[in-house]
Amino acid sequence: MMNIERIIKNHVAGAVTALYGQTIDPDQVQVQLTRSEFEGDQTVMIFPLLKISKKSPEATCTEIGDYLVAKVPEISAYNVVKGFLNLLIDNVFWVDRLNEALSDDTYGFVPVTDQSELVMVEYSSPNTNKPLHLGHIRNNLLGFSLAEVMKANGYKVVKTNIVNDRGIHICKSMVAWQKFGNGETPLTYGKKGDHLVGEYYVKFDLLYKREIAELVSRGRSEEQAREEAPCIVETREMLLKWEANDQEVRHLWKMMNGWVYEGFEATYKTLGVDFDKIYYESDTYTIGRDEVLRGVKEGIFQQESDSSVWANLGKEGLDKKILLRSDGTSVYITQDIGTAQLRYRDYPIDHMIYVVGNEQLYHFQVLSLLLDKLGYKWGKDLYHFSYGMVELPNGRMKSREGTVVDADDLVAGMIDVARSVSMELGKLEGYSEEEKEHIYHIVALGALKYFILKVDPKKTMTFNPEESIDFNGNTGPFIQYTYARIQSILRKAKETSISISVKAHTTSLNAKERSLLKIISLFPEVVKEAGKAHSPAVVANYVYDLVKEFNSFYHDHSILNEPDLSIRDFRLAVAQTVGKIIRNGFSLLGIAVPERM
RNA sequence: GGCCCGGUAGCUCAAUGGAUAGAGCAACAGCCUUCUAAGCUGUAGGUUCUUGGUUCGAUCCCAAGCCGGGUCACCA
Repeated sequence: MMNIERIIKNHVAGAVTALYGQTIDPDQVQVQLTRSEFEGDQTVMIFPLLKISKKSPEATCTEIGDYLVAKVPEISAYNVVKGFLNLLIDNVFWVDRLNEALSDDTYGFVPVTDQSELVMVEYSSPNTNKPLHLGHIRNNLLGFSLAEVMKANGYKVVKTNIVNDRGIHICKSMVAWQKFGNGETPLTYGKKGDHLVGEYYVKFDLLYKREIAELVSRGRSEEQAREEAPCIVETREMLLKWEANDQEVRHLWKMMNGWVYEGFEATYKTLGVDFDKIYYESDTYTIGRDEVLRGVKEGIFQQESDSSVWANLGKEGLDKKILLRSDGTSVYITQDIGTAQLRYRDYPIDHMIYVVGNEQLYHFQVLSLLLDKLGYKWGKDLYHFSYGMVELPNGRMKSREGTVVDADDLVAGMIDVARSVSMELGKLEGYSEEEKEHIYHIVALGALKYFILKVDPKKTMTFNPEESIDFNGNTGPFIQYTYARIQSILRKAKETSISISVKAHTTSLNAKERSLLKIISLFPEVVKEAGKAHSPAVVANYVYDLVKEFNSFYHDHSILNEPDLSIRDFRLAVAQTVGKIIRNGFSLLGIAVPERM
């Protein structure tokens, strides 16, 4: 079914031709929703057409309005305010849209077919030296949601994670564990493995600082001290051994990374995110190194006398960029080259999306150029979905200063809040403890996810740990609550054997019903817009608007107690459809909806 | 310093170049013998950082400036 905006655009273009003898592109016609303080549903901007009509705004509006009402069955009336032509759309049109939504369980989603293009979404991509924090949560939620949004737009999606499991930072934790660990394991430590390893990373940093301070006090410069501190020397040696496949180092590395993976797995599970394919930097970095060396051979990159390898991007307006260190080990971008190559070998990728913070804009600009220079046609087309940082009220989170908000702690705290709020309200009587805990989990994660996803991904956002995330107002639980109430009504309808009709009928609509139907009809466009803009926030804000309107309607009008049975059934159909859109919309955000709460 | 991003109510956030810039939180005032009050209704709260420009019309586009953040590593 063609959407109403399209219909209006086409007919206004027709009107212009018929009335003023000039053809215009229908897309030039500006149409928008009528603001609620005016009467009407859709508004046509007449101002831009005045040059063609050569008449006053009012006269032009009237002429076009008359034409539209006469020619277009969906348009039942119009009114004019200055240069705004407000059109009234016939109730039948809105009820038709409702019926489309009612009869389609995947309402708003474009089906994926064999011909669909394949999008690979890389997200999460953690380092294995410390547990996940709030910044990673934003990444994971955005990545998962973006993947769902792309699916709903008819793309095949492969979700991947590139685990940065090797490198100097991992060796730091390993060195510290050897020094101070006394054989401690997650079992003896009694906490998750990622937290254990993270603590040794912190211990390393403290040791490093001590050693630097000592060297400086003995007359070394800050820079020399940084280079010569015994622990960093040891760490560099360990990295070399690692690359040389030293058995002892590899064994330690495997063991500690194993602890971290177990920890990550648990965090991913509570967050409800997953991956179709996981790549490990330890598998891809050599491919990257080989590619860089090929680049040297082909004269794309330059090798210095100390045997470090560089790309000169001066011509592209960027700096020189190191690709291999003088000791031959690879740097961050080297593994990205290798990973990219491996991925395109594994999948017929049409679009590659990297979900990575905006602090790495430069990195991806460089990566794109390097891949292009290496001769990959997809190098230029990679898309860096760059999202903003999560900040605390007094600035950025800094792991070294202990101001990070730990992911596991945050989620556990949210679940506690959900539990206490729910117990206070006491609405879950008759549920088993297990069922209750399940709902607390759904609500807590709904609050957290919605809080993060409703914000425009591009923007830096602020999180205040002092004020825990709200459960009232513009929040996930607010929307989940509306869903639960709708399900309650539908259950009651079923119990009293009221059948929910497959097709809704009604001729007269009250104001709130009309606005609800209008919002319902928007959902497919919203999904498209979210895909085009790569923005889950578009979906979140839409669902909020829908729910707010529904609650207002729910408050003013009874559904099951409505005496007129055809109106009652119509309202049931509306409620059911709103519930479906909440569920579908929230599924795009990775948020579950509870039957009761 | 170069490049990139942002600046909207006390706070957190909305607003395809359109009409009187909207929500939530916080504050204040109301609404539960009626489908779940995690709800609904109202009051108050704004020089959309500043100054110019383009336009019938600018929070949005352009230019300059101010403020804040990011980035420019043989870290990842």
